[in-house]
Order: sequence, then C-alpha cells, then structure tokens
Amino acid sequence: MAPQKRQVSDDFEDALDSSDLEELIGYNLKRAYVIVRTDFRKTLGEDGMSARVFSALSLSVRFPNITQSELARIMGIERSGLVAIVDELEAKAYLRRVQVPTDRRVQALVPTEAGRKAYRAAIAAVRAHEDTLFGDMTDVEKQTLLSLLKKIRAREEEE
Amino acid sequence: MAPQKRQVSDDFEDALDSSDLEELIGYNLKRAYVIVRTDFRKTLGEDGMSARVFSALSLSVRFPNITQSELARIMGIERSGLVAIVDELEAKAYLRRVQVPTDRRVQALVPTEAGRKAYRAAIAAVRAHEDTLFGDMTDVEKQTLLSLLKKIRAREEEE
DNA sequence: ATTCAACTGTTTACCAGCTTAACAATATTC
DNA sequence: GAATATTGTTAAGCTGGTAAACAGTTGAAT
Repeated sequence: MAPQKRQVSDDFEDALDSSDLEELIGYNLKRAYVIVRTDFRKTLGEDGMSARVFSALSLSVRFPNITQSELARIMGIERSGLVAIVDELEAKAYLRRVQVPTDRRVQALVPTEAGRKAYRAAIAAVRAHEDTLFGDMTDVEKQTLLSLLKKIRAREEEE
Repeated sequence: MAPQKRQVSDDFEDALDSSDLEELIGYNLKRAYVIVRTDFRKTLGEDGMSARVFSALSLSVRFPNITQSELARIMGIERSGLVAIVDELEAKAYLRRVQVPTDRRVQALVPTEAGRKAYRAAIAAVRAHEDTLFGDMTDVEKQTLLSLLKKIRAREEEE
C-alpha cells in the first residue's frame, strides 16, 4: 500500500497544471517569494533579524556613513519606513546615527564593530539558507534566475 | 551636457553591484516581486480587483463547486484568510456560496455568469500587463523564468 | 449508540511591512 | 532675504496575511 499523503484533492492537484494562474509569471513569482521568505524567517528570524533589517545592515556595512535618505532610496522604500528599521539596528548597537557637521539635517549611519560582526554571521547564515533551499538547482540555473530577476528589476529605474 | 537623472548618488549606484545583497536570490526575488505587484495594481487595481481576489476568482472559475478549504489550500493561505476574499467576490456577485446537501459543513463556490465574464476580462488585462512588463524578455526567457520559479515552488509540497 | 476526533466556515485579535501626510529643522536657490 | 527643497521623524492608515477560538457538522471507534 503506497501513496496517501494528499487525502482529499488529488483531482485538483492534477488539473491544477492547466490553470491560467500557473502560466502567469506574477503568480509564480509571488508563490516562490513566499516560500523563500518563510524559509528565511525560519532560519534567520529566530534570533531576530528580519529580511529588511538584514538588508539595511548589509548596506550600511557596505556603505558606511550613508544617510537614511540614501539608504531608503537604495532599498526602494520611503524614508519614513526606514526609521523603525534603523531604530532596531541602533537598539541592537549594530550602528549609530552620527551627526555630520557639514549638514545638520542628515545623520550618517555608521556600523559598529558589533554590527559588522553580526553582519558577517548573518550573511553566512543567509547564504547557507539559500544553498539548502536552492540545493536542487545547478549554479547555472541559479545564475540564470538571478539575471532574469535583475532584468525585471531593471524596469524600475526606467521610471 | 548629458546625463543628469540621478543627482546625489551615482557613487552608490556604481558600487551597488558589488553589494552582497545583489547576489542573493531572495533579495532579487523580493525586489522583482514588488515591481510586478506594483504594476499589477496600477493596471488591474483601478477598477478594484486585487491579485488575491483575482486568483480566487480564477480558481473558482476553473474548479466550480470547489470548497473554501480546498481553495485556501491551493492558494497557500489559511481558511480564515479566504473568508474576506470570498465575501468580496460574493458582494460583486461573481460567485455564490451554495449549500451542498451531502455535507452541511461546506459551502461550494459556484461562479456566476457575471463572474465568468469578469474573469475573462481580468485575465486578458493581466496577460496584457505581463506582456508589456516583460516585453524585453524573449519567450524562451519567460519560459525559463517560469520553470525556475516552479522549481522553487516545488519545495513547498515536500513538507 | 455514544463518544471522540476531525473538519468547515467564521469571527476576532493581532502582526509585518509598508504608504501618505504633516512637521520642524536645516540647507539651497533665486 | 524670501521662497523652495531636503532630512529625519511621527502619526494614522492600509494590505495581506496568521493564530486562536468557536459552533455546527461529520466520520470513526469499538
């Protein structure tokens, strides 16, 4: 006696391939995104760094002294939305808001040593998460996916 | 005199390619997803059908008499989350909740003629949206992207 | 035949991750 | 010097969910 697993709805499973949705890039993109997000949270979110906080930390380590406006622009979110993210990073002492004398409006974000260290650990964990999650893809497939996603992203800059 | 466009931060733009984030599939997936979602809303959301409502309508047209539990399972969301979606579709008279005599717990979702008609219009609009948004991709590229996204989605069924 | 477990749709409360609008402080432009 | 723009911030609101509890109903145990 063998396959049980799906009880009720093998009928749907089988017919699903012929659904319009399955041919839409947008639908597949969202479903894939949700899966990756869920796995990201499962592996990274335990000790408490969400994807957006991780992204902000990554960019402030990569670009020390970046301003919040710049960072928000790079991340593709509003300045107001970044405040809570930077608050969280500052609360964890991963970076500091530093007054810059030449322009007293801005506050440069400078990562602390703890921040850089936490980032090194986090990026390693993220890469491990991607390695296992996409373990059934070849390097070529991953690179292809990456370049196709970037091709979509390119539509953003064109206004 | 030539390129202005980006005022402040060409420095960042140029160096961005070397950011860790740009090499992560998850990050690129999210950024691409946000772009597609935004364009979907711009073209479809005006007259008021969100992506999830569209998906639910699509599936209930494809699988008439589907139950809410089945639909939620196929869409990958909780039963409780589907209630508002079905409410909205029923309010628009695109489908009805119909009592099924053999099991008085369930309510089969049956699309109305107006629902099928609205769906035909919507799917055409969605396809037009994807055609223009992904207009710089070849058919092969689109098909490749689709199959790679499905490969990620396959990780979901494995538990 | 009764009880126990399971499933359905639903409500309620909650959360994440944003946006928009307004604001004071500061800087830039004319 | 006045008008305009930019920065970081708060507050309110929205979308798209989840989790927990519930009553009604069904199926299973035996």
